[in-house]
Amino acid sequence: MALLDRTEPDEGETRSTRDLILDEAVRCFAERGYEGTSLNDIAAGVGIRRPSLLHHFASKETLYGELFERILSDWLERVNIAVALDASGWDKVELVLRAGFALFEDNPDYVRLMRREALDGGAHLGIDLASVLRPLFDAAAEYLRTQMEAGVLRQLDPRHLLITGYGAILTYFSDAPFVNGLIDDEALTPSNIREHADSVITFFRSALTP
Amino acid sequence: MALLDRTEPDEGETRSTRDLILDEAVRCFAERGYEGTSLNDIAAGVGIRRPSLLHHFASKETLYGELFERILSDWLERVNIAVALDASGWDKVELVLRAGFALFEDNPDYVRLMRREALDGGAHLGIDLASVLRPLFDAAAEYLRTQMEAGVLRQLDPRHLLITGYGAILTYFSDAPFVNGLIDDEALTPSNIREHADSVITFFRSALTP
DNA sequence: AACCCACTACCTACTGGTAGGTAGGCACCT
DNA sequence: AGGTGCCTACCTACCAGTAGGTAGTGGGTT
Repeated sequence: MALLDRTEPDEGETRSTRDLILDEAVRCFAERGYEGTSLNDIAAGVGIRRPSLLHHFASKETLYGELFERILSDWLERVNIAVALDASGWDKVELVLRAGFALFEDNPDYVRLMRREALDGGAHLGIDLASVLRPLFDAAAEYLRTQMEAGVLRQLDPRHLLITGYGAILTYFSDAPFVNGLIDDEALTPSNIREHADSVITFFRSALTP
Repeated sequence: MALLDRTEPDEGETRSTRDLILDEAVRCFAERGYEGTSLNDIAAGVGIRRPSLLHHFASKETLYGELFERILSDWLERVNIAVALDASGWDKVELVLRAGFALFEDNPDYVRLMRREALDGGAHLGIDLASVLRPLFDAAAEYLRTQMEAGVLRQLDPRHLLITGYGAILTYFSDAPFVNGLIDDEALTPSNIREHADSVITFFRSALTP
């Protein structure tokens, strides 16, 4: 939690080798998973040798942990911004959904990484992913519950609904290679993403507004 | 010889070693992925040495391929049965959804395997997963389209809807370890599965029936 | 001088896969 | 009955390659 502070010099022009390593690591881990990625792969992507990489990060696990923490804090920050926006009823649901889509669109690699971690049950992480997201999950469920009780949204089980929504949105990005084959088109082009987002939101509105 | 008691009194039904290997391989690959699983892990789970495993399967890739093919044909068979049932409109949608839930409940490992393959874009497979499921996908989309046009179901983009449904249903099973942490309960108990299935189906019915 | 940072060279552990051998079962012979 | 071949199913020992990680070197900057 307290590790959110980052040096972050990054005066635009040159990213530090450290940051370049993190960037490349995200790509590799998202693409081929933790076990499927070797430190040599990452180092080669940056243009250095493995021992040089290990000069910046003590171990593969350390690198992965730091990278994941960075992603998670970025995610939480953006979600919190969306959650804090002044809206209510369905409008707020739609705002959060759109924020989620925007977040995923900006960095689809994050999504695949998250999905892999969810699949593995956080085996490569010291932290428990679910427990970190739990407060957010509970808050969202509570919001939905009150809105449903007030008759603003249709009565459904909030927790199951959230899991369904989580799966519906995440999947389009995490399984993009597979979706490509289904729709015979690039899933992650901006226009296709918007089309899918609109479709999902229409779907949810149909289900949730009385 | 005293190391491993392999005699295994053939009390009635005994699965062949080959089948035992396949069973264990599904478990391991679902749990830790292709790269995360070594042939030693699988062999140890069966109670034999790696070379003995390779006596039954030419290579790791062969084993994985055969296992996946078996799963896929099982899946397709069961889906086809559900699709062939005599029903129409929303009833048919619900039938297929329930068939999907039943299939996943019977073999949650299959789901995680599929998800991993979707994530990797079928990198470990000779076949293209999407192209195999494509006919099913197209048929489902066409069914939805005609039902929508007839006014039996609400007008939504069938293809995006299918992808959303696919993600919503698959996720509950594939990300079960993560869901456990969110709901603070075992996601894959029969009662929780039924509860979630009912929730998803209610949700879809709300969205789809005019 | 000291400090970075990247390098080469090397380590151990483990990977998928191979070589060669052994124990036991079954069919077919005298 | 007792060989004989041949087969399946397993074993130990080993291979080359690669994994993550360490030690020590040496040039550049300050």
